[in-house]
Amino acid sequence: MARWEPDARGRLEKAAMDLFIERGYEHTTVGDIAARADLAERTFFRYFADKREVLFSGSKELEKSILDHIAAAPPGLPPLDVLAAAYASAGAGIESSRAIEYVRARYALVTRHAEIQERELIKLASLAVATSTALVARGVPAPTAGLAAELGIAIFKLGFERWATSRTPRDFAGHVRAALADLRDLAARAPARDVSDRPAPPGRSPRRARSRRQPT
Amino acid sequence: MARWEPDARGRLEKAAMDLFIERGYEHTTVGDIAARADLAERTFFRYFADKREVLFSGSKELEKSILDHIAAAPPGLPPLDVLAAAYASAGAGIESSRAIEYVRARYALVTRHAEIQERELIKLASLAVATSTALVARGVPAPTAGLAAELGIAIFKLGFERWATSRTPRDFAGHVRAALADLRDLAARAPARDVSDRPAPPGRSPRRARSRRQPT
DNA sequence: TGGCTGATGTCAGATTACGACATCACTCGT
DNA sequence: ACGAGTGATGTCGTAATCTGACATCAGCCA
Repeated sequence: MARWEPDARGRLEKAAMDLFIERGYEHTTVGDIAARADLAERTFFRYFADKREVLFSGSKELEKSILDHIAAAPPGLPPLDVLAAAYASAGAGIESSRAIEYVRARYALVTRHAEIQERELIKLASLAVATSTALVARGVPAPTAGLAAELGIAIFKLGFERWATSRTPRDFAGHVRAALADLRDLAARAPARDVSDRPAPPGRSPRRARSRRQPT
Repeated sequence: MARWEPDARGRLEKAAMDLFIERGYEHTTVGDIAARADLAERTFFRYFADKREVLFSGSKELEKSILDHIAAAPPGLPPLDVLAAAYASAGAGIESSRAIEYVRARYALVTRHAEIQERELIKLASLAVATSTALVARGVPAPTAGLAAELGIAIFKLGFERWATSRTPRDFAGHVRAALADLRDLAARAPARDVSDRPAPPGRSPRRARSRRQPT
C-alpha cells in the first residue's frame, strides 16, 4: 500500500468543487479544502498557485486541443473559420452527461464571483496569445492573427454563453458557428455613406442574421 | 486649518504609482503606500477595495464618457461605428502631455503583472456589459448589442495597444478607426465555397486592409 | 455651548501565500 | 539485501492582504 492515497490533485479539485457548491466560494477556506481531501493546507499550494486556480485544471488541455485543431485545419481556410471550427471540435467533450454537470456548476461559480471571473478572463487572454501564434504558424500575418485571435475569443465566449444558458445544453458547435455568422453580419453593416460603395446584391439582404443555425 | 491634509485619495494614488515605479508592484506593500501618503494602512482600504484598485481610478470616468458618447451618437449609425466613434472621442484626453506619462507607466504595469491585468480585463468586461445596455437603449436588439459590445472591446484593446506601443503615441482616434477597418476586412473573408455567393466588386478587393489610416 | 458627523487612527484577527526544514515510503544501484 | 537518494507530504513560522469593531477629534449646526 502506498504511503499516501493517490491522486492528491484530483482529490483537492473534487473537495474544492463540492465545498464551493455546499457553502459557496468565499465561505470555503483553503484549509477546508485540504482537510476534506485529507491533506495539509500547504499541499494545496503545491498543486495550485492560489485558491482560484483549482477551478482551472481543464483549461490547459482545452487550450492544447484548440491549438492542435488550428494547426490541423485545411490550408486556405479564413482565420475566423479556422478558429470557429477549432472551438467546435475541441469543445465537443463538454456535452457528455458526466462532464456537463461539472461545467454548469463551474459556469455558475464564474458568473457569480468576480474574483473567479478575473481568472477566467486572463485565461482567455492567454488563449488569445497562443491562438495568435498558432495562426502565424499557418502563415497569417501577425497583425491579422492578433485581431483574429481576439475575435475568436469573442466568438468562443458568445458561443459558450449561449450554449450554457440554453435550457437544454447541446450542440455547442452549432452555437459557435452561429456566433461567427452573427459576427460577420454585424461587421458587414457599414455606415450609410458607404452604401453607394458596395450595392447590396438584390435579394440577399443582410437580414440573414441569426436565421440559420439557431439551436434550441 | 483642516484637521487632515486634503485629497487623501489622490495622495494615495500618487504614492502608489511612485512606489510601483520605484520598487515595482510586488515589492510595494499597502503599508508602504499609506506611509508615503501619511495615512494609516486601514485608510487605504477605505478608499480602495484592494491593492490593485488604486490603479483604476480613471476607469469609471472613462466608462461614463464612452457611454455618453454612445447615447449621443447619430441615430442609424451602425453599432460598431457608434462604438469606434465613442472610443475615439472619449479617449482624446489621454494625449495631453500631462496624462501621457501616467498612461504609459500604467500600461507598462498592466502588461507586466498578470495580477493587474486580471483587473484590467474585468473592467473591460464590465464596460462591455454597460456598452451593451447603452446600445439596447438606442434600439439595437439585445443579442446584437451584446456581440457588438464584445467586438467593441476588441477594437478598443487593439486600438489602444497600437497607440501605446507606437514610438510616438498620438492619434488615438486614428488607431481606433484603423482597428475597426481591420476587423471589417477580416470578418469579410468568407470560406472559399462562399465565393460564388457574393462576387467581389471588381476593382475594390479586400486588400484595402491597413492601407488607410496608419498613424505612425 | 453641546451634540452630531465624517474622516481617520488603532487594534485584533482571518485568510492567503510562501520559504525552510523534517519525515518517510519507495526505488535503484551495487 | 542494504544504504543512499528521491519525491510527496507534513510542520512551522511569517509576510501581506483585507475586514470588523471601536476610538478620536476638528468642524458644523442647532
